[in-house]
Amino acid sequence: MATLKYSRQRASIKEYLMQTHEHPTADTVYLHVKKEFPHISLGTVYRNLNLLADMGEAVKIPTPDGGDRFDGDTHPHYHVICTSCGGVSDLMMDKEHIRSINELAEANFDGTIEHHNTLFYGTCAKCCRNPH
Amino acid sequence: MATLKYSRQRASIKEYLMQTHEHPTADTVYLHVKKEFPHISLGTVYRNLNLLADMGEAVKIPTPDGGDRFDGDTHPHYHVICTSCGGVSDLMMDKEHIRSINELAEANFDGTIEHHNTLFYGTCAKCCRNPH
DNA sequence: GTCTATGCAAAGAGTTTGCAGATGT
DNA sequence: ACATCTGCAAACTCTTTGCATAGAC
Repeated sequence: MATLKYSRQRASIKEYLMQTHEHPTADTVYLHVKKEFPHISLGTVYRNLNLLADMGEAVKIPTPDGGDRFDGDTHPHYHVICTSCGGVSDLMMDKEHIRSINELAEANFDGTIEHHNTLFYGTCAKCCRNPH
Repeated sequence: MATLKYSRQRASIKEYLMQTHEHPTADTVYLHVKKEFPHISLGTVYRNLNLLADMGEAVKIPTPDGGDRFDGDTHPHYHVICTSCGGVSDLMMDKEHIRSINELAEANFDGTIEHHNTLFYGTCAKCCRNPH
């Protein structure tokens, strides 16, 4: 097994992910980290985002349109795509509620359910207040 | 507004989608319809799959890994990806249960929830019976 | 006849990968 | 020293698009 070695680039990517709530795409991460490492390459960003996701230190959010997004918050929670502004918001839910959805599904399925991945669509708080 | 015109290719694609339960990828649809129309192009398949999805006569299922899948069953239901064989199974649920998930989400969200898209992961009936 | 759909091939977006050299342990 | 990581560029996958022609109405 390959041993993981420290790298400034990965540390910077992880720090940005943990600090922001923007749910950035790989390209957004690239543009941000580029400020600190002007010569960093997009390939390195992808490699590290996938590494972090595999290690469970970040979450990859697959979205139907365009690129996946990444989240440094690994606490299980949902995401809402605003149909008005396109932004991604967090939706926190109790463990029990999340589990109850799996149980509801398993009751309707001939097989077993382990987990699920949901993307909600709606209107975020900001767009509710300022409808355009 | 452009008027929709009949085409044998689209009819064949739709018929295949309605008849199969395989949740095929665009490429699988292409390979199948190719038997009837050897000169059909992948571009035509994509154009028609998107047309059918836009008209509500088929459903596009975005999956995290690789290509999207298509379903001729437009009745609202969920899908389960088998973590053992990778296949996609249907998971039918009552309208009320589907709505209750939206309500549960909205109770935990500062904004409004319109709908959601869930992909469940688990073990399908076949793989439960024949663990390898 | 007119407008849409097709086939083809090229382009596009997003992501991965091979390699030589830099960096961490 | 040795293995891993980086930057760069090329390759790859999936999907869309421009254009001339074929087909529907």
